Amino acid sequence: MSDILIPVICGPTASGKSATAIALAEEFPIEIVSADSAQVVRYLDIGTAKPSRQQQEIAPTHCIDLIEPGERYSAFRFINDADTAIDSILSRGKLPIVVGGTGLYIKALMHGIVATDKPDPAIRIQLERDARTDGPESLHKRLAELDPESAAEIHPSNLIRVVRALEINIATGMTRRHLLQASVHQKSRFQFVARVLQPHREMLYSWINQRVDRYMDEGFLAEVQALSTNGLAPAVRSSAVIGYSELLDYLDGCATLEQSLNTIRMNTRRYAKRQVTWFKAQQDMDFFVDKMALKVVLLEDLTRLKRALDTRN
RNA sequence: GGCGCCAUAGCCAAGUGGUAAGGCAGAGGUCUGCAAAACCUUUAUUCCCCAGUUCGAAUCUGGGUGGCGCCU
Repeated sequence: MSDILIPVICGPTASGKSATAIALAEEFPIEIVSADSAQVVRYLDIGTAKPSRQQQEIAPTHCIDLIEPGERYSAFRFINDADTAIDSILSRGKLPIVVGGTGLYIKALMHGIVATDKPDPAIRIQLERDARTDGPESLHKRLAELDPESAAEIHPSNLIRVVRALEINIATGMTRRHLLQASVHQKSRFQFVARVLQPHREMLYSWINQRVDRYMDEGFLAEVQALSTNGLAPAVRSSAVIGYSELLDYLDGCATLEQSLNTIRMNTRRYAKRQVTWFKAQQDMDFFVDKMALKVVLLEDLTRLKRALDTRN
């Protein structure tokens, strides 16, 4: 089983990951496993660059449309969903390839993620309520007593992290470090090779700007309008996917269209920057500036994968 | 042509004689169950130019340049 390595295409948004994957479909019967925290949300199609129907025919995509707007998802769930999808793809004799820009999901898939035994949503809800009444600093003080090491590592303003560390402590009685060392990890059953598509910054930014215009041509505004009409605006906003709140602001009359589009471009550029920072820090990934070079390597990856699967059967 | 107002970072701006606030944008970074999220760090040897006054000038004076407004 160890010679079975599933290729992963990652990299910042608008870098051309999907196009690269689709191009592979000419040579191999591939199916895509999306590693994208926004494509997981139903009805958010254009703004998350979800695969079109034609694309789906060329290369069926999994791990999209899994939750309703406003619902929570997690890297933990992603591992199971991705494994299920990969199983299904392999069982049909197709080649799976993971494509996405959500770094944490990819890392979790490749290396596992801490698993607390009994996830209890009530704990988190209570902690978030405490934060609202007593202020975020009070939670950090609590953390400093229960788990001084984590408290030192996590900035008091970073409420999400403080809450998670406390949650671990309350649910398991262990510190974060303890849990990591106890290796109570949720892990994928598969192994992966990661390739990062990372074009030059200037190029990437210009693609991002162009893509926003393309979204508009594809009917992004109508999509957002329909969501709003169906009463989904608050849920969509809480999904915190770039583009949707900005256009809702325009529809609410809080911004001009030009302002909204500029904000979308800006937020997308910032997102891409964070992604670049994330992938740069990963140890076990190969970087490619251009699509063609990446494609060559991926074709080798798929050839190897196919051979491994054939000999196994 | 005359009169008045203004000129500080990519943008908005505070500072009116004591050694350049702040915000936005930008850049760098953190990250093991919310990650398209959340959070952190950082940005003017210099205030349009020249000369002067002063121990000391973004701040005062004179001249120049550019912009805006009003009048003719």
